[in-house]
Amino acid sequence: MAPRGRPRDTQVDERVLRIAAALIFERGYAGLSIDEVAEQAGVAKTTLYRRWSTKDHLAVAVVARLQADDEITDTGDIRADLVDYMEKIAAGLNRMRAAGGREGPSAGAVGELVAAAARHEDIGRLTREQYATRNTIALALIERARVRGELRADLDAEALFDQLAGALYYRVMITGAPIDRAYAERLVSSALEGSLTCH
Amino acid sequence: MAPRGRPRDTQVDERVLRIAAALIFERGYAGLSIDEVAEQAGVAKTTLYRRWSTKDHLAVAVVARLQADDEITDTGDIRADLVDYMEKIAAGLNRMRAAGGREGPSAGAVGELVAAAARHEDIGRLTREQYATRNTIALALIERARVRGELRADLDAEALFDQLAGALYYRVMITGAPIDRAYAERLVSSALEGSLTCH
DNA sequence: CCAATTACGAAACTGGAGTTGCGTAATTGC
DNA sequence: GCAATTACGCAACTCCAGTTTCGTAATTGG
Repeated sequence: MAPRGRPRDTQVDERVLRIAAALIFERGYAGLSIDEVAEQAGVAKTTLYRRWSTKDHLAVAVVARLQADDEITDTGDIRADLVDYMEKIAAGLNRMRAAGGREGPSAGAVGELVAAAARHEDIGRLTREQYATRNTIALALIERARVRGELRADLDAEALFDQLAGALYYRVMITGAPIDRAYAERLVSSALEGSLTCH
Repeated sequence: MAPRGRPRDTQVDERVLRIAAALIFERGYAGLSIDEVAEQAGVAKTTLYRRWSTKDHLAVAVVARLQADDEITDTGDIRADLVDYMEKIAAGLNRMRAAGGREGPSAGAVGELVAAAARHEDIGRLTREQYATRNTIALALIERARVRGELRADLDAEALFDQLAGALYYRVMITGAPIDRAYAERLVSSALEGSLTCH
């Protein structure tokens, strides 16, 4: 069952990812040099490129490990559950943002990841799939709340989730503002309660 | 009042931006080569770098000209006005997205711009200022609707706008889904009407 | 043991961003 | 006219991502 030729040295992957992560956090995305990673890891550059076809692919692999597998909690209180979920997404974003290298308001590595997804078909597909999974879970949460009568029957769940998640990304990438629990609560309140005076 | 030394050739700016725009739309951000732009424009590379300190700066200058100055209309119907405004933002995003070079779902040049803002302090500051201006205008629109009683008195205008604008960016950059008038309407409806059943 | 296959290392190479140094051109202030 | 100042072109240069070539090592199947 083992593949035909010489097997890959599995220790390389772990070592490289650790070194690359250290470089990204220390000097930012631009400060990540393939040559330097290869040298510090004690492997040839070709060995790196066999595993990650571009610097973008390597960086994405590094950052992907930062994302905790956001477990979603369904307590029956949709407001609390959504705030919780938003906070988890925000934590992931803030972690990636810290990998920017630059201080001050800046998207950090988040922007580079979006650019990487735009540059490489496969990275784009991969991240879209991850987000689709997340979407599905969140939409199910919303749907359950709708079914049990907590939310409007004619709810547009997709729009609701886009609003919530989108606002987080918008803040991190465009306005550069920090996101914390207080903001997550404001966001969920605004989205749930709406803006019209028809109450 | 004229500056001291030899004046810059003002024709260069226009010519370079036109050529760079053509290259970006034809081959995408990665296909934009400084050497090629310089050659086609008939100027030296140093002349380019005197005006735009990096390729990112040049590209941002190119794309900045794509953005129409979104004039905001205040008809007194906040729902219609917001849909209108969202559609204008969406049009700008779709235009930039077209500058990606790649076909299929992809952020196109939008992702590169976000990355550029993250990479260069000055670009980040500049774009944040532009967005701040836009924010101010939109917040004023919302505020007027609130004052005349169309919107809730205890409205969180900032959160509302983040939700709307954020969802657009989220769709373009992350999910890669297209945005049209129908989506803008869904978005505004969802945000205005809220999701709770307490109506 | 042997052929096929895949991984690895080393080194040279290509291409593009950005820099540097230098000679020359255009302008202002005097 | 003359000095100071800024723009321009040209060419060589550095740096880094990514590629190519080639010799060698480890593994499977027979």
